[in-house]
Amino acid sequence: MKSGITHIVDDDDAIRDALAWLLRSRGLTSRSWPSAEAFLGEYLPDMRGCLVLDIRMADMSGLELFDRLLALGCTMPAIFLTGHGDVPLAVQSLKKGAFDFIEKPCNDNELVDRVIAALALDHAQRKHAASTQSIEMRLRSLTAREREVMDRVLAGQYNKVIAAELNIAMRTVEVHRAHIFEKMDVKSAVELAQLLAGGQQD
Amino acid sequence: MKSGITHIVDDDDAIRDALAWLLRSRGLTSRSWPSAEAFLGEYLPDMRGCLVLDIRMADMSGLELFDRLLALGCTMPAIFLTGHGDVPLAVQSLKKGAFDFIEKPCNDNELVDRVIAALALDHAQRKHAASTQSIEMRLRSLTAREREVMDRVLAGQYNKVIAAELNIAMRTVEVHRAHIFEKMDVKSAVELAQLLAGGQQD
DNA sequence: GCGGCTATTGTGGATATCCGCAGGCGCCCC
DNA sequence: GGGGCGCCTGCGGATATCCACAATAGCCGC
Repeated sequence: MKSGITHIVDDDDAIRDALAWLLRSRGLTSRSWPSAEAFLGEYLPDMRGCLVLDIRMADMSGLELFDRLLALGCTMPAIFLTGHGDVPLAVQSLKKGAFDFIEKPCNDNELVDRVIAALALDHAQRKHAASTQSIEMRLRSLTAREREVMDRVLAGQYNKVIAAELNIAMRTVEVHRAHIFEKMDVKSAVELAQLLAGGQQD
Repeated sequence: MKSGITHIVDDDDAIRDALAWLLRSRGLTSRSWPSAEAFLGEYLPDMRGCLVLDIRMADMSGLELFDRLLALGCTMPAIFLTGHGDVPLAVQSLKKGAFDFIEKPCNDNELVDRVIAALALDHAQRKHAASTQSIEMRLRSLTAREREVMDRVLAGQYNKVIAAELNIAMRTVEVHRAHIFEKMDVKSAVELAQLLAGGQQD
């Protein structure tokens, strides 16, 4: 439930059912689609969990589906299943960011392990993304002027210097500075620097 | 020259020579070893460039060689060459951090391109590592007491609070603080925070 | 037009930081 | 035993930051 859903995309009914059954037997929730198009049609950015994609499908290869999902901003880890060992394809997939690339037939336990690991990765990624987004939200709540001041505060400039650069009174800079700290939910310039350097750039 | 050397490890004389010739014809410097052991015997941590490893070798697989090099702290990007398409091996290699995994016979241009890309990556990695190491150097030059103070400065504590916690006078904290800034080559706590958060943790 | 938001400025005081000047104590090495 | 180094401390002044109180002005939407 909380750990996310395993999204299975495979045009072979038997394999879909077998995978769904396997995952269900291990307490994992899954949902299946018979084609890449079917999945793309119902894909939503707030889906969470992982993907299990067949490489060889009628309408679109699993890799192409993955490409399209990436373009849509999907960050779910993808496990590719392939029937015929194609090394270049495996290499290509992994270099594009696939979580794993497994040859069929594969060991049930191994597959389940990989799915669990993928679900865990998704969970961790989302947790990390959440804090990053929280920071960006706060940054967006700053006014243009506040951002100008913040840049200079982060550059270690004194309020006096900032005031001179922006041609405003020092007092104004102090007010902006206080607003920035309040909005960014930090209590010092040091914390602000750590928040932005540790998370992302502005 | 500056871009580093391509280290070729393959137990097939003909392939080694062919690779060396190919690289040389494109202006790239290479050095060859006939076995994993031979390379390990002469490996030095300050080698720079990239690796081209045959997966299938008599004494040790290219992957195992890569493992050992990783254990030795080697960060050179590795390109694996394989004759027989083994998907699990390719997957394993890439997940361990291989730069690429190419099937033989392969296109000359493609291989050279990958080698050039690997050399570029190594160069970029080293540049980044250099700044990280510079930071660590400076951190190590701090005395134990200075580190204690620095931790608290980074936590945004006032000198007064730091002094109370360490049971020393505020003036002493100020002195330590000044020494820290001097040694870390920054001029404010903000810069210090950015330096450490942007580079690495302490 | 009133209210809300943003940007601006001023006064003045409480706190903090930054630094030079001066000095003491303990440890280790030559 | 002198000299270097790390650690500690005090004094005093120049600067900065933090903040409450108080106010003016433009823009925008209801």
